Amino acid sequence: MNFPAQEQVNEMNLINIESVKLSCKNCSLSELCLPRSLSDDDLARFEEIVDTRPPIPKGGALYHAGEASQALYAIKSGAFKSVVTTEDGEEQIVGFHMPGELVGFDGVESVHNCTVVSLDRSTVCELPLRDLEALSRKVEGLQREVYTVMRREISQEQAMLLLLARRTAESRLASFLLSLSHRLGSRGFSRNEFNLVMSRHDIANYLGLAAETVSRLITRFQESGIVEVNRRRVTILDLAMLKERVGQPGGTKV
Amino acid sequence: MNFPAQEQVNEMNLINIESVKLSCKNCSLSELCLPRSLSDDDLARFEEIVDTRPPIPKGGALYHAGEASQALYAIKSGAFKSVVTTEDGEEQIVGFHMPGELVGFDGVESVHNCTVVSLDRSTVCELPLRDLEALSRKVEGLQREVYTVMRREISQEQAMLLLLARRTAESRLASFLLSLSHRLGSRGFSRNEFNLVMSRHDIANYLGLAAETVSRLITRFQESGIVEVNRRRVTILDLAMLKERVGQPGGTKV
DNA sequence: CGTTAATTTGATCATCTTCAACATGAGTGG
DNA sequence: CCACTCATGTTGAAGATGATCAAATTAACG
Repeated sequence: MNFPAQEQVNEMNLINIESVKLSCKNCSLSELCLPRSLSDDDLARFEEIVDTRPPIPKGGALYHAGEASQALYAIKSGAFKSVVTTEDGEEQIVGFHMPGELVGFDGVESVHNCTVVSLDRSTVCELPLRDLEALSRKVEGLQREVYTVMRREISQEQAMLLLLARRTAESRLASFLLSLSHRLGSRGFSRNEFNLVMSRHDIANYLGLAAETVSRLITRFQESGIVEVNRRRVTILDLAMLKERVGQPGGTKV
Repeated sequence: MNFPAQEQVNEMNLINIESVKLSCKNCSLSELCLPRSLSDDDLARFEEIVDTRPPIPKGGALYHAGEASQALYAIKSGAFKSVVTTEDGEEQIVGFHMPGELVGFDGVESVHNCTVVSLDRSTVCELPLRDLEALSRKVEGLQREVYTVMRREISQEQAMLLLLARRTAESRLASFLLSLSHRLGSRGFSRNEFNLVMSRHDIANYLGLAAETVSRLITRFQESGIVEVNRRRVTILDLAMLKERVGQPGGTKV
């Protein structure tokens, strides 16, 4: 493993071999990461295949489109965006990834078609596919676990297709805020108050809108007393009303 | 949706046991389906887990959202659409599926979140997940094969997200036609002349447009001499020009 | 051959984009 | 500590793309 010089050097020198070894058992993500249902025995085997990676600075890439896909990554801290790029330089953010989530499932014929960019200083665990495959032939539940995560990913993207194809700008932003609130909440953070790790521009891109539209919507939501937004700090004041804004403006038809 | 018994009954009675037995080896889809890289020996084991299903009439469902996910399906003939439905009855088509393709990857916690509807009289092979999991612990390449298909599915949906978020109506329809041409072509059908199995309404829904818009665009494409469309019969007259319409109208910026 | 569903065409309208200007904040060096 | 600069975000006005409503055509099918 290749550690760029910088600050980690200090850490590396101070930390002894033992403490560098990962412990999935004690990891705060263990309930969210793959080895949820593994026995102690299997967990030990799982830990063996997990690699560490140097922290990824803001703006740095976990991997690039076009690179060979060789591992999955569990996000320990920070956050990422997945970006699809067309030949003519057009970019589309197809997902944001929070701590506790797995990334690396995109790709055709073992070549990534997304670039995954860190939105913050982020740390990840690397799970080499080769080892993961080998291990999941031995460990009963692991293979199913991976399928489950991939299936969820597919379903999430399908929900996003619906969002982009059918909903108004207002509904999209409301959904986005609720989704963030939910995902952070289920990971032990506050559901009502959180930081947006991504820029307005990123949000707009993700939601298929112009940045100006997002800005205007945020203002509108504030004026309605639904949320309070200060820079990137979001406070949800009226969850019920926010949920109402997800439904189309005319109210639920049928 | 309610799946009446109907016509299948006749067929079931006529077919004898022998002819029901599947042969993946001789199947015309074998190059496209899962067992691409399997040895004869492994192929035999693969055949054992494959079930037959009665043909699904037009409008019938392969499975419904909410049902337990228990199998993958290889499409032998016909075609399907995957539909996501919201609480308030809104529907979004998230994919069309052609012969040779696999479906059944959607779902959260082993519950489907799509309904897969036949657009024609369709036949499928059923691959029970339980058996598939067991077999892929024994057969080296199989597990990877499944991952590959799922990864491709994820990537395709990401491409669709870009389409819906960033492209004009014209670009969407052009992409759609090219995609159909490509998919059918790679399965041995004509790239220049094919039938649309889905209605204008379905196309529009899939592309996040109004049916009227699709109709107008088709007319416009015809007037430009790009395609000829007669009812559901499509002939691509000028592939290059069609590809041009994918790029944004103003030409490629930067 | 009539009845119904699917598609096409026309006209108007709304939402969201684009362009432009401005405000605010963070970071930097004097 | 302040002034400056660059990045980010906000606001306003005009314009465009595509939706919706309405009506006419055409195809499908019993």
